[in-house]
Amino acid sequence: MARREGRRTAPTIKVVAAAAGVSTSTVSRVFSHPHRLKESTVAHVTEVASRLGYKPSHTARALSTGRLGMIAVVVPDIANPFFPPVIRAAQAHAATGGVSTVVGDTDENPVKELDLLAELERRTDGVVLVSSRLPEQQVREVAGRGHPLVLVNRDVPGVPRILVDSAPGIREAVDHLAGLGHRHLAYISGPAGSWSDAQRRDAVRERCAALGVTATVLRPHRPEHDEGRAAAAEVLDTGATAAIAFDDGLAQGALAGMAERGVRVPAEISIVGCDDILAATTYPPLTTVHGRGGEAGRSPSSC
Amino acid sequence: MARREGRRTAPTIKVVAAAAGVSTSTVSRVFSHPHRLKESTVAHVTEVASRLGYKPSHTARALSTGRLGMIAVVVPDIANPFFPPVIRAAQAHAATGGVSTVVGDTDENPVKELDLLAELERRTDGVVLVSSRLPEQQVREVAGRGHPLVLVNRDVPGVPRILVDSAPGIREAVDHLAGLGHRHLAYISGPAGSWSDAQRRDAVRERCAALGVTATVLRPHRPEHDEGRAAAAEVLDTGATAAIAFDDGLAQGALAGMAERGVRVPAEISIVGCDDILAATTYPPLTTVHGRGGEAGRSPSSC
DNA sequence: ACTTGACGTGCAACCGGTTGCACGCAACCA
DNA sequence: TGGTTGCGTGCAACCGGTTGCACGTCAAGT
Repeated sequence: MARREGRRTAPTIKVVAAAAGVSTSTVSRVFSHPHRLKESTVAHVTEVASRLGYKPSHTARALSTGRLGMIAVVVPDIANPFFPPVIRAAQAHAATGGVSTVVGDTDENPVKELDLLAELERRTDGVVLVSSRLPEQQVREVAGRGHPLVLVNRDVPGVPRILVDSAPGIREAVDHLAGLGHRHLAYISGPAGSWSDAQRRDAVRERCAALGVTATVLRPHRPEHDEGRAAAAEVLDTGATAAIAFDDGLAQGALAGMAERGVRVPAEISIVGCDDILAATTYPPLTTVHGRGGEAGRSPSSC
Repeated sequence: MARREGRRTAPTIKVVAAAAGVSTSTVSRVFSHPHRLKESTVAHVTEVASRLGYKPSHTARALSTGRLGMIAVVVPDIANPFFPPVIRAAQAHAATGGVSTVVGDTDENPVKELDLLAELERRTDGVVLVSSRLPEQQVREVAGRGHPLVLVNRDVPGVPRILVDSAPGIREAVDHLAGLGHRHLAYISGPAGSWSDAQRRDAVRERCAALGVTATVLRPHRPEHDEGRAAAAEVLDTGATAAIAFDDGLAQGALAGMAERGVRVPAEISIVGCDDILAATTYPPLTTVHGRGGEAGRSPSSC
C-alpha cells in the first residue's frame, strides 16, 4: 500500500550535496559562481539537483547575501494606461538579472505612498518610484534612508532619476494647433505635484507665448476619464477653441464631455492628448526609461 | 570633526540584547510571544529597541519560521474596476495579521498566470487567485503543489474557493427587463474560462426560459470598454431590444458603441451591466468575499 | 521544613544558504 | 628533485532570528 503523499518538504542544499557526493559549499557554488568549479562537477551537481527538484531558497540566500532578489515599482495608479508599459519594461529588465518585481499602487495618495515605501524598503533591494506625488522634502527624506531609490518623472536634486522629456511633443502639438488657426487654447492640468504636468504646462505656456497664442491653464485634475469630462465644461468656459490635456485619460474624458454637451470634435473644438496619442512624445525616450529604470532600481547604488 | 554618517547598518537583535542586558532569546520573544515574558521586561526591551530603531528582519524570521509574512493576490487585470476592491479588502485583512500583500496581474493571459503563480509560490505564504483563466486541470496541478491557494470566483473540486453569487442579481435584471416589455435579450459574454461568466450566462438563459423570453448569447469578450463597443454591433445584429453585459466595463463600452451608431439608450435599446451598477448583486457577498479571501489566503491551510 | 509546580529567562541548536581561508593535488619551473 | 603556483574543493563561521529544553527562583501545598 503506497504511503500517502505527505507534504514533501522541499530539498535543501544538504540533501543535494549528499546525493551528489560533494560538500554543501560546492552545491552552493554551482548555483552562484559556477565558473569557479570544474565543468564536470557543475554538470553532475546540476543533474542531481534538477532530478531532486531542488530550487535555492530566496530567503536563505537573502539572509547571507543581504540581497532579496526583488525590486519594487511604485506608481500612482496602475489603471492609468501610462504606467503598465513602464512596469512591464522594468519587470522585463529585472528578470534578465534573476530579479523579480512587485508593483505598488499608491492610489494617487501621498500618505499611502509614504507607507508603501516604508514597507517596500524592508521587502526589496530597491524601488523605482514613478511619478511620485510626495512633496520634495519627503522624497528627500525617503532617499536619505539609504535604501536604493530611483525616481521616474520627478526631479529632486541629489536623487537619481529618469525623466521623460515630453516638452518637444507638447510643442509640436501647440504648433500643430496654431497651424490650424487656433488663437486660444486651454491646457487641462494633470495631478498637483506631478513633475510631468509642470513640464507640459510650461511647454504650453512658453510655446503659446512664442506664437502669440493665448493660453489658459485649467486647475489640476486627477488623470481620469471622469475628470476629463468635467474639464470639458471648463474648457468651453474659457472660450478656447482647442485644448491640450495632460494625458490621454483626461483627453478622452474631455472628448466624452464635449459629446455630452453636443459639441462636435474636431469641428467646433480640437482636443489633444498626451502619452499614448502623441506616440512620438514617448516612444523612444520611454523605451530608454524602462531599461534604465529597471537597471537603476536593481543596482545597490549609493544614494 | 564628526565622522561622516556611514551607511549605518540596521541594529540586530544582538545589539538590542546587549543594550538591554538580556539574552537574544528574550528580545526575540518580546517581538513574537510577549505574553510569555514579565511585563516589566517587555516594557524595558521595547523601550531600548525603539530607541535603537530596531525592526525585526523579515528575512531572518522567515528562515526559521518558514513564514514570509506576505501573501499574493492575483487578478487578470488590475485596471478592471472589479478587482481593486477585492485587493484592497484582502490587503486590509492581511494587514491586521501583520501580513503584507503583493498583487499580481496576469493580463488575462493563462501562460503569464502560470509563470506568475510559480514565482509567487516561492515568495509568499499563500496566494489568492481571483477569477483564474486557467483550465481546470492546471488549477488542480497548481493547487497540488502544496502551496496554500484560495480561488475566488472559480470552482474546482477539492480546491478551497470563495464564490460571489451573482445569479440573483442577474435574475432580477432579467425580470426587470421582461417587466419593461422586452421579449428578446442578448447576453454579452465575458472572458472565456471565467466562472462568473458561466454563472451569469446560465442565469440569463434559465430565467429567460422561465419567462418565455428569447435569449441570445454572444461570443466571449475581454472585459474591456473597447470590446463592449464592438459588442454593440453584435447586439443590434441579433435583433434583441435589451442586453445584459458580463460586467460594467463591457456595458459602458456597449453604451458608447450604441451612441456611435446613433442608437439611443434606453429609448431604443436597454443595456444592463454587472458588478458595479447592480450594486445589490455584489454589495453584501463581496464584503464577505474580501474578508474570507484575505483570511484564507493567509492561513497555511491544507490543500 | 521539604516537595512540587509554575513562571521567567538563558543556552544552544537550528533554519538554508554563502564565503574566507586552508588544504591537497597536479602541472610547472629551475 | 625540491619549490612554486594555482586550481578545485571542503571546513566552519556567519547571516538574524526562533524555539525546545533546562535551570533557577519563588510561592503554594502538605
